[in-house]
Amino acid sequence: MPHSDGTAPRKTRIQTQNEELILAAALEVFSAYGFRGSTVDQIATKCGLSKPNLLYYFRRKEDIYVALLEHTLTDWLEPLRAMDAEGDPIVELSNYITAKIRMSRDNPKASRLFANEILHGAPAIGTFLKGPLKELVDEKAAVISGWMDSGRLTRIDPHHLIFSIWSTTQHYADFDVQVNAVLGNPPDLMSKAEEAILTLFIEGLKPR
Amino acid sequence: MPHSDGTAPRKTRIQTQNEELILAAALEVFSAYGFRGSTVDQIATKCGLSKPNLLYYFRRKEDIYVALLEHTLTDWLEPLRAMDAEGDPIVELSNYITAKIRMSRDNPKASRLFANEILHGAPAIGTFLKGPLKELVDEKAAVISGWMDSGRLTRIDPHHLIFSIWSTTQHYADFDVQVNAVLGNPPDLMSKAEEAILTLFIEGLKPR
DNA sequence: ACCGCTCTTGACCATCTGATCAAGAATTAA
DNA sequence: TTAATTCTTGATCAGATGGTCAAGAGCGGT
Repeated sequence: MPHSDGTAPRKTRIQTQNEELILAAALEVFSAYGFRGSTVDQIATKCGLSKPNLLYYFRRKEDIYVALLEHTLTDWLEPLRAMDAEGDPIVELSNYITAKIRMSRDNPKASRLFANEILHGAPAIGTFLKGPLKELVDEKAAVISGWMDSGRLTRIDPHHLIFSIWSTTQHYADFDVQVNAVLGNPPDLMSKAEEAILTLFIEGLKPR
Repeated sequence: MPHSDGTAPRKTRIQTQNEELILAAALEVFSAYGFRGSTVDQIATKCGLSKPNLLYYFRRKEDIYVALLEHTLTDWLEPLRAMDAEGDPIVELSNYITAKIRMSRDNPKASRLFANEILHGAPAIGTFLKGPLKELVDEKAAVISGWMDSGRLTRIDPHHLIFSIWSTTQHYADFDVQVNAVLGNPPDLMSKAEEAILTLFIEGLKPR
């Protein structure tokens, strides 16, 4: 077992390397088939390790899953954190929306991983949602609310505005298959989507 | 086996009754745990039938799943079908959005069932998406486009507008857990959501 | 009451899958 | 080199799960 004397969990070169391999493979598999739909064998095969070897690094299937979620959660919220109360509302919101939709484009698997987790009741990250996530959202909702108070944005419930941004942007990752079925796999999908979503939110939120 | 002489598949009273029982239970289970995450036993227990008895009506687990999807697909698209090219654009869109968000409120399980299916690549309804769904969406996108041509709506790519409406409304069913975690289970959630979404789309789309 | 058909079920099976373990190979520090 | 530690794996297990089957119970028309 890789070290457990209570102090420093210092990792071997092989250890960090294989853990990265495993998490990368796990993202592929879990995002495609969900937790129950994925097997340890699939993940092991995908990263070229034997099943017992994989279970040497992560003792249980669930440990891989949780590690993977934690590993990507921070990045996932970065764009929202970056929204600056001192900045111009229109610019800040545009940047946020653009950042979110590009995450959908560049890392759809992470989006689908979360979507699946939440869809099934967020058994692994429920406390995170009620804690850190809620705090961050409340904070940023207050910022947006401030912008609306000063008349620089049309008034809308800021929490629901955030939900709307999340849903529209993540839709292109999570419902990828549906979008492409309806649109017939156009090459410039995401830039068109970005344009439409920005128009909807930004033009819609500009005060008249 | 219940009738199979090639002609009329007329059903017994018990047959229709039990099939309904099964589909109702299956919706509960499949929407909560996904296809792979659900077991035939769970469904059987939930509707008070023995597993072999359930498999007498639906020979394979997948048959239940497919039947369930087909059974709800038609209802699901009804609001979009109802959108009338001859009506007033603002009224038609308002009605559509309102209908969609109320479906999210009244039948979140069906929404999660579809979300799960699509998230996993739509193995069971892929052809439906590329066929009937695409046709319907293309038709209604053309209607919306016509409204925009006549200057009664701000110009936005109509397909992406439809996707935005789908995503924002269904978000409240599919990501229910997240929404409630962030908002702390408020009693009037859906009416607030309805108000915010209507404001966003309708105010945003009114030509200036 | 009888008969054919539908319905129900306990027992059972094959397979899949998460997880364990002991033993051997590779790596590292001295 | 050597010894301790880390890493790897074939074999194996226990439980879960989708699906089958034969036999019996129930129902409906005559």
